[in-house]
Amino acid sequence: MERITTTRTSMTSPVDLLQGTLDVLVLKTLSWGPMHGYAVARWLQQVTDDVLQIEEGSLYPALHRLERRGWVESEWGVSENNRRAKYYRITAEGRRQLRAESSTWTIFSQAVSKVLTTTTASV
Amino acid sequence: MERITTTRTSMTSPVDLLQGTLDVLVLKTLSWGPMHGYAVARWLQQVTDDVLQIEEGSLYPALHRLERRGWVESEWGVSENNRRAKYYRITAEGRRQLRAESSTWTIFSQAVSKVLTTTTASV
DNA sequence: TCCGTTCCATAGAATCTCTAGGGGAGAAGA
DNA sequence: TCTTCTCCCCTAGAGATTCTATGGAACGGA
Repeated sequence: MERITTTRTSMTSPVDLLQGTLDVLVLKTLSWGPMHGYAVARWLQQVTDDVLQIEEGSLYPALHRLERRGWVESEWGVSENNRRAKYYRITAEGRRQLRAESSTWTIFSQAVSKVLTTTTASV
Repeated sequence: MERITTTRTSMTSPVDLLQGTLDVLVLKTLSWGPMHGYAVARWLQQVTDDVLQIEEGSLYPALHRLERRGWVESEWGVSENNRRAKYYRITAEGRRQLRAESSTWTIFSQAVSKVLTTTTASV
């Protein structure tokens, strides 16, 4: 299957819109229960029918960032495939953050949608 | 009226989610007709009930970027308040870009919404 | 004359995601 | 056994965007 390649100057793929939303997506994923990074990426990709494809180079720094901020905690363990894996668990503060960011995203995305779907200048 | 201030490490305001969407918002605004920068900012703020507040330090670089890419053209003129103003007009290519980015945003935002509103793990 | 508003612009900081690497270790097939 | 694939982790540096902070010009009203 072919993926959309972006030429930065002429195209925009969903990937470019990810800015600022990765954290809330990861927090939401982890709200289902502890999970290792690789599983988080797969889960997001699957739930969104391949629309969201998180690169490992984005995901792991994001997880470390969330941990630094106290929104997740990690622990080494063994995966379902018998491999060494670091499991992340969302904290209470992380759940508060998730709620806050979720509602922020809703407000924001509705505002953008409103702009993009307006068909008559309402000024 | 009080504005949300962001401490970067603990809060997220709609502003932080703007990444990647400013261009399409500006293009959409200009699709209503030629407008100067200041008016673009006011229009977006008004239509979204103050949810989207575009800083001038973001707006003008964005307009210049769009012009470099051939999506808008500019021309000096005089504003409705009798002031010197640079009017921007969307180009044919800009309208193509607008359509493309609009649909991309729709796909992306629906994917994010799907993740954030899922209440049962569908794996 | 003074001040508020309108309008434009840029430099530098801060952030984020991606690209492009590197690596270890289990599993499965040749 | 050897090779290859998949799983799983990580980081440095590049690239892009938005914000903060500033500065400036000019109109109009008090």
